[in-house]
Amino acid sequence: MDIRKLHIFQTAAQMKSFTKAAAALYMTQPAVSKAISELEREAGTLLFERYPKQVVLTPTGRLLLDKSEALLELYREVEQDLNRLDSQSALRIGSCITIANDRLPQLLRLQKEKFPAVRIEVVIASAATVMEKLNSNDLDAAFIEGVVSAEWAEGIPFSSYTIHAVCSPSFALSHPVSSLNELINLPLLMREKGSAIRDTVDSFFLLQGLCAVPDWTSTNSNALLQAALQDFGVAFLPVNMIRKKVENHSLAELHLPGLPLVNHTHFVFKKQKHLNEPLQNIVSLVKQQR
Amino acid sequence: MDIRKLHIFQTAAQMKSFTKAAAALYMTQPAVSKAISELEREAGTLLFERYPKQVVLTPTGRLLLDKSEALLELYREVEQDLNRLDSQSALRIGSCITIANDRLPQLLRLQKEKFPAVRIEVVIASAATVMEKLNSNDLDAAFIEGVVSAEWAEGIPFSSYTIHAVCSPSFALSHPVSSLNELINLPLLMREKGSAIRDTVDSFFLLQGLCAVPDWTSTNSNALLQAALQDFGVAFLPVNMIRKKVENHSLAELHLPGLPLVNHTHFVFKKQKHLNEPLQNIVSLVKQQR
DNA sequence: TAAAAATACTCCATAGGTATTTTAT
DNA sequence: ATAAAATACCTATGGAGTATTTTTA
Repeated sequence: MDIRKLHIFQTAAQMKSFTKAAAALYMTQPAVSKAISELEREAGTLLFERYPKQVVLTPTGRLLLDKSEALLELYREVEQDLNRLDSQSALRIGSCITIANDRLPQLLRLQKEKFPAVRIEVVIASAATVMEKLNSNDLDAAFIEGVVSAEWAEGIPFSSYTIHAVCSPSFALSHPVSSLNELINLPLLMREKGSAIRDTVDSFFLLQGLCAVPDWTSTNSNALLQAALQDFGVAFLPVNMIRKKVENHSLAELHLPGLPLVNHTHFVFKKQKHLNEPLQNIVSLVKQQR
Repeated sequence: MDIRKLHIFQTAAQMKSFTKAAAALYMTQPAVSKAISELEREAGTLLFERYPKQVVLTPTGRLLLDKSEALLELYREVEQDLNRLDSQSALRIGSCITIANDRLPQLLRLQKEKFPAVRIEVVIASAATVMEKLNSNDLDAAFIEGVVSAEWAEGIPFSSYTIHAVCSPSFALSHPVSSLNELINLPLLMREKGSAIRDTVDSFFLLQGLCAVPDWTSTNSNALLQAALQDFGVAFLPVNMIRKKVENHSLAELHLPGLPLVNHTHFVFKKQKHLNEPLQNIVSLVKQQR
């Protein structure tokens, strides 16, 4: 049994004639005869009764026709879909929190305009988690901040953002600093180890032979912002979180040599990952928006 | 695209390896590779990403897998059914009213015991209608009373029943008859022309050079029975309708030479009709019950 | 006798095999 | 260096064609 034979069978049933079915299928009558008799051999019973002017389904044939209808319908549907698969597929995109709060929504909106049928599942998590999921093929691609170190990964530079040392104006007045040595001894409000911002800050201090020991550690940047506003110390935060507050003087920025720091974000996927049309579009969006 | 390729594709997706899929399908790795790459050519896009230790579905591949699942499921179901079709098929059996009221229910009960899964659709109608539906293949077989004259039909003798001339006892008293000549001048209650009973009665009279002109004509024998009970005349009715009433003297039977008449019933189907197992069983039931 | 289906045969496409090469870690 | 997929090439099954025979009303 195969789809081909069922299709011939269905046509013959509709036409009530092997000869007419053959014509409808652009094939010859013997080919139809053979296909049907092979089906009958498989079924172990007659499917058509042969009369001189027409063939008529047996009860068994009627049943098989009934069962075949849905199958052939579904088959045609899948066959139709086959050359439109790309534009219907779903993408699974990862993102670190910073980018998800910043550039991601706008970029995905543009993507959705071009591929409205392509569902996009977004997983927002730490860079480490996202990279893990990327490696285990649970994600197709991801937006990551910091360096792309994994050798199996390929990164396309996306955006950059600066990391600023900020505190409340009153804290700045009471704790004036003119060097990194002084800064490092203030109470510091920092992201957790392993986060992109923390790694950047840590390696910056390390280059100066210094080691920062934070008073506060948080996986949530906004919590650090609130702590800074309440005079708890100096926080290292991305520019988009603090720009307005610095402008209206509700936060003070510490200007020291080497500050602010710069972090780069990347669009990352596995090396030799196949980029289908929708994924390629994200790549080009990344390139033109960086 | 065909079922075979989709099945190979599905297996490869499950195994995450062409080599393992080949083993599972008892074929070689190159054959799997070829089937997949042919699908990819048809789809116009990559379905798997090839890594040294495994293959992983692309977004498009995931979509195709999703769409294939239902199709393959249905296919396997139909394939399973293929060699059990006979015992699941439905029979369409016709019957004239007389047999439907008499022997049919018991016979079909026996049939249902042997083939519980074979649905039986029964069409009860006049002999002429039933024969028409048989000829146009709207019925598989039928129970018919009277002679099977159509040359395209094959009849297996089933039962016989007698046709009796009956009237109410009071009518019998007031209209004594001793010959067919006298009978034919009484008010007669008869089935419509074309019905088996009417044909039998008519040809019986014709053989005697007589022609019956009924007062009442009905397609429903029971109506004739009621009329007879109400003194309207002499009805010609099948034995099973009148036996008890004759025994308890609520009806009187007219005993004249040649009466009662005999009608034969047949199980009829088109010549060279294919008899599948369930139909054959009905044939044997008919033969052993006649 | 005429129609439609079945049969006999021939040819070619392709599914699947073996042997080997390529690829990516 | 290794394991897996891709490629090259060969074989054989079977699907479809042409020509012909059989069947049944």
